[in-house]
Amino acid sequence: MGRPPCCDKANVKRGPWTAEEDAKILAYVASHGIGNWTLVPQKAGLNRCGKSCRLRWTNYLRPDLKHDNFTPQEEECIIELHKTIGSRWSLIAKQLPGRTDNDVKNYWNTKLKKKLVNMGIDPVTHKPFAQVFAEYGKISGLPIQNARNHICLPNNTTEISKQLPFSLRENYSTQKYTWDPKAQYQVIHEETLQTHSFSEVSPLISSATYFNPTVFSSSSSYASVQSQVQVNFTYDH
DNA sequence: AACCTGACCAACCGCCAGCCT
DNA sequence: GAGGCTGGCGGTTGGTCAGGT
Repeated sequence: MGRPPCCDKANVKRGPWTAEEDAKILAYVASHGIGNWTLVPQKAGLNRCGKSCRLRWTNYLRPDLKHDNFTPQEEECIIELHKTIGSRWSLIAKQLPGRTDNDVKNYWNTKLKKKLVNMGIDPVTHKPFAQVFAEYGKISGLPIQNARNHICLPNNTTEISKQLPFSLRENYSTQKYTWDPKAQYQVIHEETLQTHSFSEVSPLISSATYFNPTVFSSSSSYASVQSQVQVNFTYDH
């Protein structure tokens, strides 16, 4: 047998934390330090799961956290790191003192992704949309030079849709695709590229970062297979 | 004033490697 | 060694709020 469970999930409180609950965690950590989180609810007098307590402390209560807006430097750092290692939020957050992985993830999803899309850059590959679509055409067996036209031209529906991955055909045949970079990103990326083309993108990313010292073994968001990526984290602030 | 929509973000979910009994 | 829990992680959800109609 292993350890006893940390809590009875059916009988613990969930949802937003109150100031009183926050105070209990702060008081507990101040007197006992950070240790076994499964004991925290019981010792601090909280009807919460230990995991939930740890998350509250890590993401909100830690005294070293910043609660102000991200600076342009931090923004740039996130974009660069995401370009290199993908959505490894905890690793990115470690390069940004006072920020949590949750902060970085939320900021990326709500602000930076849109910002890149508005700039005509694909936030997953960090390449211009035109290049992404050209590569998409190459991977799908379409002529590289005009892959985007193969998607947006409405009067070759039958022939073109045969060349598209199955998941795209229905949308294509209803002329969902028009040449608007943002719309193309939303439709094509979400439905197809993530499963279809990134296995071909990942070797470029791996080789570009190959000679740097920190090693991560991960399933990168760029790759469909497990890969090892080496990255050097030296950023000037 | 009421409703709708989108942005934001705290919190939860589910998975996994490592650890404990 | 097996079974099961912990802690850490990335992805997702849902509540709240502001702005628009």
